[in-house]
Parts: sequence; structure tokens; C-alpha cells
Amino acid sequence: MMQESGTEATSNGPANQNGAASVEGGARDARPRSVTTPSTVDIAAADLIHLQQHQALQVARQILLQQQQQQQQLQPHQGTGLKSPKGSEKQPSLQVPVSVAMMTPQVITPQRMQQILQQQVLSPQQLQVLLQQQQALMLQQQQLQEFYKKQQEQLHLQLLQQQHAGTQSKEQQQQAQRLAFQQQLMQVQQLQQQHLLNLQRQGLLTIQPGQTTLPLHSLTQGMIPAELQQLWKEVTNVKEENSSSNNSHRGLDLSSPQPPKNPLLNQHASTNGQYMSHSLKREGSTVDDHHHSHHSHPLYGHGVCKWPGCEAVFEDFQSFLKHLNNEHALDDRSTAQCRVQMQVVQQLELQLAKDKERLQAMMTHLHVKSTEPKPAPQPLNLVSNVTLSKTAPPEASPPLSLPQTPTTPTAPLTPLSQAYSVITPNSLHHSVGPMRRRYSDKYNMPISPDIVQNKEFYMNAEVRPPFTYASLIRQAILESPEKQLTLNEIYNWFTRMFAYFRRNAATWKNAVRHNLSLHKCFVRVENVKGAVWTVDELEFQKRRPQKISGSPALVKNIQTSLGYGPALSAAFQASMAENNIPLYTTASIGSPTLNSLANAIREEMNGAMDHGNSNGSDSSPGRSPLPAMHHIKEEPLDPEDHEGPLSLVMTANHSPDFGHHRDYDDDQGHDDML
DNA sequence: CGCAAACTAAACAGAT
DNA sequence: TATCTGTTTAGTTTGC
Repeated sequence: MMQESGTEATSNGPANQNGAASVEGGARDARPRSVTTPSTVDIAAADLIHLQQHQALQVARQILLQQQQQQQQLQPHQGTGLKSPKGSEKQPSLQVPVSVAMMTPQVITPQRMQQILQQQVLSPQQLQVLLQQQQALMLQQQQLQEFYKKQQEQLHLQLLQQQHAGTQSKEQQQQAQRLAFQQQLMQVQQLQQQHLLNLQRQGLLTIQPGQTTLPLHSLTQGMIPAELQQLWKEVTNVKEENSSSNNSHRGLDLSSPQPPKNPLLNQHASTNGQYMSHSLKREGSTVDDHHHSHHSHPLYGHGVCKWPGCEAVFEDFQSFLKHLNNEHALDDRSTAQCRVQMQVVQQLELQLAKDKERLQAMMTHLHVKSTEPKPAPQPLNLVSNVTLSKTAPPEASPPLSLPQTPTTPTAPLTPLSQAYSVITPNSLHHSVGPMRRRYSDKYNMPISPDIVQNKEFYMNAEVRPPFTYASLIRQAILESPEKQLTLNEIYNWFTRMFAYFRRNAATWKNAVRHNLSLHKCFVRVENVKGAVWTVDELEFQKRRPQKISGSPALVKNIQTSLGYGPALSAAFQASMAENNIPLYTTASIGSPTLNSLANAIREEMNGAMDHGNSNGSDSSPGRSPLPAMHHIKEEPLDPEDHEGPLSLVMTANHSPDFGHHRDYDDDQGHDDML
């Protein structure tokens, strides 16, 4: 009885209602028959990014123009252009790219929010979404701050050390400077973009062909040339100040050729530029060390100098350091850059703050008490307090699990969101919500990449993971050193990895057992101390193909992924590497989606694809792979042991969503299993 | 609508 | 005996 899961059931559906657009379909390619998603838009994620970058460049150019104008007065000649398109520098005009003009960037203005609210009464899920976003924003803010601090530190160091370093070619510096601006602006924009994408993903924000809402506004609007000019002035002043102050310290600096211990640098040396994506530090890893810069020197990664505008490659960190000292000595430009960046960041923060306030107000208005007044990164908890009239259903209990809300349909998201999900930082909450029972097969893909990446999320959020039990069990087993686990260990894995499984133990444990027995891919092996379960990968893979061939949509997805996947991921990787912003790449927010995508693609290719459509009929018993090892459970004739196909779609967007937290059931939660 | 897959519940049996 | 582990069956939900 308790289960009554019944909960909602209903709703679901309407994934597409709001104008969600299908990213995939559109732009990227015209798949033979693209999916059904008719609709709307098609702004491929990649396009979005490009667009933004383009805009960012434009903005940067404008800024540069301003600066140059000023500089020119001082030093008439300066030349050389950066790689960027010509001319930009000389012309005074601040041309705004058409694209920018068209976009009329706007963020989610209060009005927009209102619209959303009005359109559909804010459903609990939506609220959750909002809350999550808010959290995300806060996180981002924090990261920004960190980043900023680092930059400052760095700057300071450089100032001290290199004050004396001769002034090298101005031109070089100028170039670097320009690029630096561009990159930094882009970085900031990306931040916003993330936010936006998240919103879009949630369906709260819809992008339509005609009207594209892009985050740029903050830059284009927030930072108008005039402001920048002002900034520049400030900067120059500061620089002077610095230089004067530096003089006083200079003696010290000179004495020490190498920067006084810069922890950062030292550490980096060890990593030697290796840029590790901490986003998911898989296993061991210390808890959150992502803060520690040692992970990645902001200016050095992948053996490349990350100094804006500089892409020099270095073998070792030492070389890089030299380069840094020589080529990027601290001077006006560097200082200026930082200053500008500061401003930009501030602008963004303001923006974020505003949105945050809005959210708060909204929530308050809706009687939702958010626990998160403070920007604590605590993921997912906010929601907990939502006071919904709903009674917590035994099953999904979380307050949120509410039944239906059109917006965050179980069915995960519209195509659009799916597409985006691939690109956006998954970490942020996929909207889960309601999905009560099962998520479409699409989510059954091999979760490994995904699960790992969202690990923290699932560990803390009582969100039902969008994977089938079979997938989860497989994951648990594969993660174990021996690739085998006892039933109890599997249980433990579930509870450890998913907050969701800290409750209703009887139910899901039963399901686990059921799955173990039912699916051929799980092989029971007698062991000294009992029995352990292993995974017959072949069997597991076997099932996937069926689904694919079966559903056009899935097929299409895969095809898309395959077709563009590589390109996309490559592009992303490049782009990420390029602007790799510690902010984004690092932390919990992680943007692993790209990796996820890549991994997913890889997996799919390996598995599913090869079987391809081959058999739609079913598992051919005959050819069943040799029993890999262990004895296979003898199942003479199982009626329907056909395993389910895990569909492999790589949509990364499961929709987990925010967490409800544990406060709820904590009490009963884990104990049962433990 | 039918089918297949997944989920939930539960009965049942053997092992501890 | 109680609990755990495994197997099965049945009913429901969901997506295609």
C-alpha cells in the first residue's frame, strides 16, 4: 500500500508546450526525418555559443576601440592587428553586429518571469527549477569571485615581480590585451549563457527563432562603451598607482628572481599544466578541492599559455613561467584587463543578484520559503522547504515529486531541452520533477559518464535518477574494483550514490533483486563468501539496439550525435579549452556535459551501433555470447527475459532535478538499508 | 491500440 | 524464527 505511487501519473506529457524548440533538429542538420519535433526553433547549442562568442568579440572590439582611441593619442602608431578581423581597431565606429542587434538581448527580466508565472501557475517543479537556478547562480557567483581573487593575486604577483621587466614590445602587449578582453568577456558571457541555457532547458525560457534571448545584454547593455572607457581611465590610474607602489617594493622583487612562493605556481608545476577537470573527480579525490588552484593554473593549461590572447605552447611549467614573466609582465595592460574584468564581473554579479531577488520575491509571493537566502552552494536543498500542500507521497516522497506539472514533464523535456542538455552544464539541475516512475527509455543509457558527473548531485538531491535499475546496477557493479558485488553491496551503492534511494528501501531493493534475477546481463557467481553479481556486458549491450531501431526518435538522436557528435564535442572541447574558464570547468557546476556527450557517443557507438538495427526482433538466443565466464544463471526458458533495451540515447538530460532534500525523510532514510 | 520495457508489489523458496 | 537472497508472477505505467 504504501507505494501508492500513484501519485501522479497523469501529467506528463506535454513536454512541448511552451515553445520549446528542438535544437537538434534544426540547425545542425537535417536529419532525414528529423524528429517529430516540429517546432520551433532550432538554435543549435553550438550556434548559440558561436553567436555569443561573436557578440562577445564585438563587444570586446568595441572596448578595444575605445581604448585604442585613447591610446592612440599617446602613441600614435600601434598596429598590427590581432587575429581578429580587420579593421576593427581603427574604426571608431562601434558597429554592432547585426546579430546583436537582432537579438535584443534580454535576460529573464522580471516581466518575463511574470509571464512565466502567469502562463502557467508556477508549479512546484517550476519553483524548484527556479530555486535551483538560483543556487546555480550563486555558485557561479562564488566562483566568479574566486576567480577574480585569483586574478588579483596573480596580478599582484606579477606586479611585484615584473615591474622591472622591461617593457616589451607594446604591440605584443596590445594584442594580448585585446584578446584578453575578448576572452574574458566571453568567459563572463558564458556564465550568463549557462544560466540562460538552464532556463531554457527548464522550459522557463523559450527561444524562438525570431527572438533570441541571449545573455549578452549584460555586456552589451551593462557595459556600454562609455562605461568601459571610464573603466579604462580608472584602470590607468590604478596602474599608475601600482607602479608607484611597486617602485617602493621593487627592491625586494628584484632580489628574488622567482616569484616568492606562489603556491599556485608551485603546485601547478607539479601538475605541469595538466588540466584536470575536476568537475568530477571521480573516485577518491578529495572532497572539493576544486577551489584549490592547484588544479589548474588559470593561465596554464594543456601546455598552453592561457593568457588571453596568447597561445604559446610550453613543454613544462618552468618554460611557461618564464614566458609568463617575460611576455606577460605586468603592466598597464594587465592591470587594466583585470580592472575591466572586475567591472564586468561586478556587472554580472549585479545581474545575478537581481535575478536572485526576483526569485526570492517570487517564492515569497508563492509562499515558498526558501532556505537559501545565502548563496550557499548547497545544492539542492532549497526546495526542501517548499511547503506544498501535497502530502508527501510515500513513494517519491519529496514534496516535489508532484504529480504533474506540465512544464517539467516527466517526459523530459522537449527536444530542445534535450539538445541543450547536451551542451549545457548538466550539473545544474535537469528538471526532474515529476517523473514519477520511469523515465523514458531514453534515459537508460549507460549512465556511467553521466552518473559520475552528476554524482554529487544525486548524492545530495533526492532526485530519482533517470536511469533504469538495470543501468544502475550495472554501474554499481562496474564501478567496483572486482567488477562484482554482493547484493548488499549493491544496495549500499545505491544508498551511497543516490539520496533518492535512502528511503523506501523495501521498494527499490525489491526492484533491484527483481532486476538482477530478471535480466540476463546480471550473472550471479558463487563465491566463497556467498554470491556476487557480475555484469555480462555483451548481454547488456545486446538489449540496447533493439530500442534504437525501434524508435525513430532515438535513432535520430543517435545519428545526430554520431554525425555531429564528434564535431560538436571537438568544438566544445576546443572552446572550453580555449576559454577554459576555471569558473566553469571546475567546480561542481561542472560542465561536464560535453564530456558526457562524448562519452555517451562513444559508448553508444561501441555498443549499440554495432548491433545497429540488426535485430529488431530480439535477442537471438542462439548467438548469445559465450558465457563469458561465470556460469550463467540457468534460465531455461524464461518467458520474457528479454532484457530491456536500454536505450542509449545520449541525451544527457535526465531530468533529475532538484533535490528535495533529505530533511524530509532523512529520518527513516538510510537506516533501513544500512 | 498493441507491444515492449520498466516499475512496483508480492508470493514463495532456500540459505543464514 | 526472522531475515536475507533469489526467483517468479502479476498488474500498471509509459513510450513508441
